[in-house]
Amino acid sequence: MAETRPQSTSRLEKSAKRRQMIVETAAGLFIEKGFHQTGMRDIAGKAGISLSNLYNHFKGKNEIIAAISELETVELDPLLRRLEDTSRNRMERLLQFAAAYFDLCSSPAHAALSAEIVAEAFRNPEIGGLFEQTRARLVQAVANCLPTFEENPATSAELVLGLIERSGQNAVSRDVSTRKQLRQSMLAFVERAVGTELKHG
Amino acid sequence: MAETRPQSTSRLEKSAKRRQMIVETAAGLFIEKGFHQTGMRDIAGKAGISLSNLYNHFKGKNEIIAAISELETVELDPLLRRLEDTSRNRMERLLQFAAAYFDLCSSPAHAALSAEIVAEAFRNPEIGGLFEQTRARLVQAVANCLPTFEENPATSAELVLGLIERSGQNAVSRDVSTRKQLRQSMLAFVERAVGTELKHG
DNA sequence: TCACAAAGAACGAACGTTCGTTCTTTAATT
DNA sequence: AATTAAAGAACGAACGTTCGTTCTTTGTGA
Repeated sequence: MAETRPQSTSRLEKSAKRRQMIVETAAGLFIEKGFHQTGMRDIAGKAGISLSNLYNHFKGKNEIIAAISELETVELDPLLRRLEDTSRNRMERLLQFAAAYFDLCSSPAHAALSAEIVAEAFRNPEIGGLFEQTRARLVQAVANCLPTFEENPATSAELVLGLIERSGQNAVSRDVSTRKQLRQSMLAFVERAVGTELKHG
Repeated sequence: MAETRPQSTSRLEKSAKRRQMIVETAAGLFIEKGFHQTGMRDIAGKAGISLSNLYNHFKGKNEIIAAISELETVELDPLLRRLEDTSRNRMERLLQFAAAYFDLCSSPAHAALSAEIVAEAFRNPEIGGLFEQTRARLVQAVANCLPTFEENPATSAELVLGLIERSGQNAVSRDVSTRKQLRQSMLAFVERAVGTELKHG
């Protein structure tokens, strides 16, 4: 009891936790109000720290936005791992990924943040570039699940990915049953389009 | 010569022209910088009028954004007319529309503005509502081109529309040949997915 | 002691909006 | 046809607020 123990909360550790808490708080605000409608004061206030202290943790607003971009990468990582797991059938992997990715894309938080990022990436190359890596990996992984004789696997992969993402977005504001239906239709759509490709070979 | 002529430039007419000029100017800026990065001073300055006079033509920034949303509707109208023209084959209509709509969506201006609007619509119901009408008409028109025995024509129509839009977006920053290829793949994708549906009946 | 998290105060700049006023055009009255 | 009231378009200036950022100071744990 009397022992001094920095064990669970060393200085650096605490700071890292704090930093993460700030990022998550900021993400919530960005989802709710958008990048440019959210001020540094809003973030500091909701995070329960002073405005100036916020600048002790982040050089500026852009750094916070960049940190949030990384959150997306983390969120996507487990899905990617399963998609890249070659121990299973390709079509099975693809459809299972499509379902999971659809669910992710149809969550309001993810959808709102994605919309914000897409709009931002159009003008801010720094933000756009942050996503190109993850995006490229995603396209590659999907392409690997397509028939090997496919002419332009990357192009087809982008189509499939876009379809999943877009239908997910579309499902955001729907009730549960409609969302399920949309999801099912999307899966069938993908299966038909890709499956037909198979028969062409 | 001596005639009094309000003919070519009546008061109202002139005002309407001016208003339209402002909207187009604002659209250019919004495309370039985004809604919230564009100030009323920017718009007034580029339109060549005073800041305060801008408020004689529009109640505020939101009204300008709303006016721009209507621009999109106007832009889409000719495509919709051809899609709804029942004198031609359904599949033919659908694919021709898909090609034209893809081209529209892959124009940088349209893509940037769409991204901005989507992000905005997530938080501003007023903006989102403005598009639901046009969107509904679009979905309906596409659904009418799908096989009559289709279970959920509206759902499928949304998938098709989303695919076109998303692949168009994807094509924005590509070179001409890649864009062509993407377009062709998209058309094939749609044809397969919808065509296969036909065979199910 | 010494580095650093935390805080309040303040910075210039930009924001959307409103002000009072002038000029010009349309409408109504004589 | 001439005169006058009403209305709209245009302006520069300023409103109060918020923006992102920096400065200076005060604890506080290593």
